[in-house]
Amino acid sequence: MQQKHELDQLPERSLYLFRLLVEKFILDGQPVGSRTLARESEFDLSPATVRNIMSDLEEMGLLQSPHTSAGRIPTVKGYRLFVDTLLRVNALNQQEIDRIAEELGAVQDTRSLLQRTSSMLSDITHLAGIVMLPRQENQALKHVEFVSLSDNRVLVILVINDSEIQNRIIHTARVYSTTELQQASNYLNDLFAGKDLKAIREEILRELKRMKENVNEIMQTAIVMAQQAFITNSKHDDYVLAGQTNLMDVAELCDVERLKKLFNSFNQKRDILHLLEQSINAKGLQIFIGEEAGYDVLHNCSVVTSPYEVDGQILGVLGVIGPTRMQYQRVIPIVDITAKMLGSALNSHY
Amino acid sequence: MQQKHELDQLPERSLYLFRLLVEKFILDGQPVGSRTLARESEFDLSPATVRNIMSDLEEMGLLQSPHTSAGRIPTVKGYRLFVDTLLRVNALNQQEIDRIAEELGAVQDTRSLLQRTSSMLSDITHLAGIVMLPRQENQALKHVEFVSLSDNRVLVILVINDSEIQNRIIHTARVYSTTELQQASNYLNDLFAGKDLKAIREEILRELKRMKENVNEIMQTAIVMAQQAFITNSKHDDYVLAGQTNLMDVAELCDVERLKKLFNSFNQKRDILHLLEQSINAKGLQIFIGEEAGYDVLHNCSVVTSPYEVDGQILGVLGVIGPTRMQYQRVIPIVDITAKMLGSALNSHY
DNA sequence: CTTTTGCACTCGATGTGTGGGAGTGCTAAA
DNA sequence: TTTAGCACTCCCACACATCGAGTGCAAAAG
Repeated sequence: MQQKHELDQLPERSLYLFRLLVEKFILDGQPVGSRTLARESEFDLSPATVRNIMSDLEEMGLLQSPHTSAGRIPTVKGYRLFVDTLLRVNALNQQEIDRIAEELGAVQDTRSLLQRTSSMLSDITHLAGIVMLPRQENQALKHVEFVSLSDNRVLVILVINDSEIQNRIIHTARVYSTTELQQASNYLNDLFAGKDLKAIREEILRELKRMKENVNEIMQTAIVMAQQAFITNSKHDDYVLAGQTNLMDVAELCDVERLKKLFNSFNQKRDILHLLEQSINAKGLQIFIGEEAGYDVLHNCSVVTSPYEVDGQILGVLGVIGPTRMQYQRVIPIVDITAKMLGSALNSHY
Repeated sequence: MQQKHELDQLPERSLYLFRLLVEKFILDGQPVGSRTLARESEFDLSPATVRNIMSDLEEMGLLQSPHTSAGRIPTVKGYRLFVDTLLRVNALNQQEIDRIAEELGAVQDTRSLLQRTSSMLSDITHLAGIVMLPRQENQALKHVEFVSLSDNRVLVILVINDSEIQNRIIHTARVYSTTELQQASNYLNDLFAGKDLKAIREEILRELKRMKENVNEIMQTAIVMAQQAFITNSKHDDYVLAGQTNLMDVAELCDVERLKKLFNSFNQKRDILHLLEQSINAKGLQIFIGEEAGYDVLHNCSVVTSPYEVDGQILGVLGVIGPTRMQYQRVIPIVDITAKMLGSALNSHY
C-alpha cells in the first residue's frame, strides 16, 4: 500500500485538488465539498474519488471539516503547505505598482511616510497594514545640539539623517552656560558626526572609562552629557497601524469578542512587536499563519511581513494582518514590493 | 385640563418617575415597564397610573418604546432633560481622586502625560477616553534654534514652555552658514522669547511689511526664516484616544457595522475634532447626547467633555465617549476633576 | 378629575417540529 | 482503483405554538 502520511509522497493529483480547494475556499469562504471540487477539477473525477482523496488529506492534517456534513476547509498546516509550495503569486499590474510608487513618492518626514505606507497597504489589500518604525541603531548621526533650559535641564537635539530629529531632555548636575554647551556640542559633532548610533554608544562607553586621565573639562562635560543623551534607553520599538477597521468586515473574525481581543493587542503592542521582531531577523518575506506564531489573539489571522532596508541595512519590518483566509497570491507581492519601495523612498532621506 | 406639553409644567411626580426610569435604564439597559417602575417608586402607585404618566412623557418626546409590548426608554430629548435638570452627580470617593492624582503625578513629557490621561480616563470609566493636544496659540516661546542641513534646508527647533519641543524643516533660497544662523537665532530670541506664538506671528507679519526699510541683512534673514517657521500651518489639531475597545462591550453598539463606522471616524479624526472644537469655546463641562451634535456615527453615543486650562488659558479639551446610556453621575465628576488635574499637571511644565 | 381594576391585545423571545439540501462514509460493483 | 448507490448526519430555514411582559382602553372606584 502507498505511503500516504508523508507530504512529499503525496501524489500530484492530490496536491492539485488540495490547491484547488484552498483557492476556492479563500475566494468565497465556504467549506468546499467533494462535488464542487470534482466539477472544478481539470481531471475528470467522480465526487466519490475526490472524497477519498479529501479523506486522506484530512488524515494528514491538511484539511478539517467544521461538522460532519459540511465541506472541508484548510487547517493551519494546510495553509502552510499551500503558501510554502503550492502558491503561485500574481504579478502586480502596472497600475497597482504606480499607485504604490505615487503614495510613497512625495517626500515628507519619515513619520508621515510610514503612516502613509501603512494606510496604503491597508487600502490596497483591504486588510490592516502595519509598519514598524525604523530602528536607529545603524543610522548615522548628522548633528547634535544642546539648548539650555531652566532648572539644570538641557535639551538635546539629535539630527539623524536629515529627516529624523530626536529631542531629549536630560538633567545635569549643574547649570551650564550657552557657551559651554556650544563647546560641548562642537566637540561631540567633531567626534561623532557621520558615525552610527551604535558605534557612538560604544565609543561613549570607552571614553567614560578613560575619563580620569582626561583633563579637559569641556570634553568631560560633553561626554557626560552624551552619555545621558545617547545611552538612555533609545528603544524606539513601535509601529504604525492602519485599517484595523477593515478586519471588522472579515466574517471569520466578526465576533465582537474576538475582535476586541485582537484590537486590544494592537493597542498593547507587546505581542505584535514581538512577532515583528521575529521577522526582522529572518530576512525576506515571511508568513505567519494562525496561532503558529504562538499568539492566541492571532487565531484565524495571518501576518505577512517583509523587512525593509536601506543600503543593505535592515531598518524595520512592514506587513499586513488579515484572516488566514486571505488572498496570499495578491498580498504577498504587494507586501514585497512595498517593502522595497519604502526602502528606496527612505533612501532619499538619508 | 392641565397643560401637559410644557416641560416646566410637568408635575413633580412625573419628573420623579422619569428620573427613576432613566436611572433604572442606565443601570441595566432594559426597557422599563410600568410594573417595575411602580414597584420602585416611593409613591404608592398602581402600574396603570404609571402607564398614564409614561404615556404623557412619551407624548412629550421624552420616552419611546422599542416596540408595543416593551417597556420604555429615554429619547435623546429625555436624556437632555435628565442631565440638565434631574441629574445628581456622585461625589468621587477619595480613592478615585488619589488614583487620578497618582496617574497624572509623575512628571513626564507632555505627550505621554496626555496619553496617560486618556488611558486613565478610559480605564476608570470603562469607556473611551479622549484628550485633545494643547493648542499652542497662547503658549510662550522659550527659545528658537536653527541647524543647517544639507540642500538649502534648515532645521528649526522651537522650544515652547520647556517640555514641548517642535521641529520643522524649512527650505531656504540659499545656503546659510552656521554663523549666520546663529546670529539669526540670537536676534529672534531677543525679539520673541517669552512672547506667545500668536503674538509672535502678528509681529512677524508687521516686520515683513516694514522690511524694505530694513537694511540689516541678518535681521532680514531672520525674519524671512521666522516667517516660514512660525507662520506655516502650525495647526496641531489632534487628539489622543484610548480604550476604544471598551466600547465593544456596550450592548447598544455591539453591532459590527456601527462599531466599524465609529472606529473609522475615530481614525479619520475630522468629525471628532470638530466636536471637540465646539466644546473648547463653550467653557465648562459639556455633554453631547446622541446625534444632537449632528454626527450620525455618534448615534447612541454621548460625549462628555471639559476644557483644561493653565493660568486661565484654555489649552484643550478632554473627555469621554460612551453610549448614551452611560453613568453620567459618575462620568461627569471624573471628567471634571481630570480636566482640572491635567491643568495643574501641565502647569508644572510651563 | 384622578386612580384603579379588568381585560383584550401586541409583540418579541423561546422552543419544537418538519422538510430540504449539502455533504459524508461505507459497501459493493465496475 | 474508481465509481455508483445508499443510508446517515447535520445545519438551516420555516412554520407554528406558547409564554410572558407590557400596553392601551374603558369602565368602575375613590
